[in-house]
Amino acid sequence: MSTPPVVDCSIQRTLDLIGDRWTLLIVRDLFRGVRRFSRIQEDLGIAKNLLTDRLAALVDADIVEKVPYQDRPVRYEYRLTERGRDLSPALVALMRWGDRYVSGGLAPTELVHDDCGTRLELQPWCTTCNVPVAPTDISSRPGPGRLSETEAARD
Amino acid sequence: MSTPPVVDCSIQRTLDLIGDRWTLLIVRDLFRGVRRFSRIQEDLGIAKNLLTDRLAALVDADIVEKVPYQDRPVRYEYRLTERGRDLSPALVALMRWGDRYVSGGLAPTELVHDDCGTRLELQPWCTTCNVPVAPTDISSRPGPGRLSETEAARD
DNA sequence: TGGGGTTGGTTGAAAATCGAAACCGACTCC
DNA sequence: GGAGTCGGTTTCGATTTTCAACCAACCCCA
Repeated sequence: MSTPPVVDCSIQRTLDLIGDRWTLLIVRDLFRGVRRFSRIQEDLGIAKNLLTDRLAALVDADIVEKVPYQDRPVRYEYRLTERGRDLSPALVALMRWGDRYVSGGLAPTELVHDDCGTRLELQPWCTTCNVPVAPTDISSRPGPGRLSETEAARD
Repeated sequence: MSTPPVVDCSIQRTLDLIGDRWTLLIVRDLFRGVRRFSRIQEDLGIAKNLLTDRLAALVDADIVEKVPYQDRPVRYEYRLTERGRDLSPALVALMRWGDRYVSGGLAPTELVHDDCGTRLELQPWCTTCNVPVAPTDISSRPGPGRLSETEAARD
């Protein structure tokens, strides 16, 4: 009873759900249209029991839903829910970072806006000033969901 | 010799570096100004040998640098490099997702643009059309860093 | 001089987790 | 009726993580 049951940080809460070595890769595959157990398994090279566990956890967290795609025999595929699709910005951000710093600036895949073909960057973008916001121009303050112990952090 | 040594996806390459259960939490602490070994250790509750390993890996990946903050005895603290600071969009994206879906819409901490105080959202934002881009309005295409086997994926 | 405290670790053993492979049930197609 | 596919479960050895103890270097204080 020494540690509080709920941690007061949305990053940590999120990583508690999806922050292991496989889960985000599974979500990435679902974004790419790889939706079947066996396809994901061979694409990632993940052990089948782990894939079973991770998919069950994702379904449990309502990030993924299991839908039958045929009867006789019943076979299932996995699809992102709205929550799951909303992980898109996080995946895009990780991808852009990797493009820049691990892939040497040469993106294996680039993302574009359907409507106009603009290549998507993903920086925090201030919709008031209409400029990209650098990490050093970001402040944090306690929000409405803060549990207790007011505390502001600043880099 | 059966699997290629390099994988052709910036998301996977990134997660290979920072995609374990602790690393992004360490980076988050560094963003918040928690920079000393013992402070990080007590803040996260991570085992000390693991923290040693993870910090060494981060330094090795040039995401973090170890700088002495005193002599006699020499004591070190850990600071984000530019690469490390550029993980900011990814952390912001994970945090916003957590705010919405794990913290019930009530952010424990909110991020604001220094210059104008606007609360930052983080969606892919098309700088040409000047609109937020929904996951379903994003296409992908092979980029200049693609290794081989042309292949386009679409959700 | 000597004891206690702080920081940034290392070491070793137990516990939890992972990975590889074998197996399985329901159904297909041939 | 034999082989194949799909979506798993079971088993078990290997790896990783956790927990606790220990440690070296230096400080402060008397």
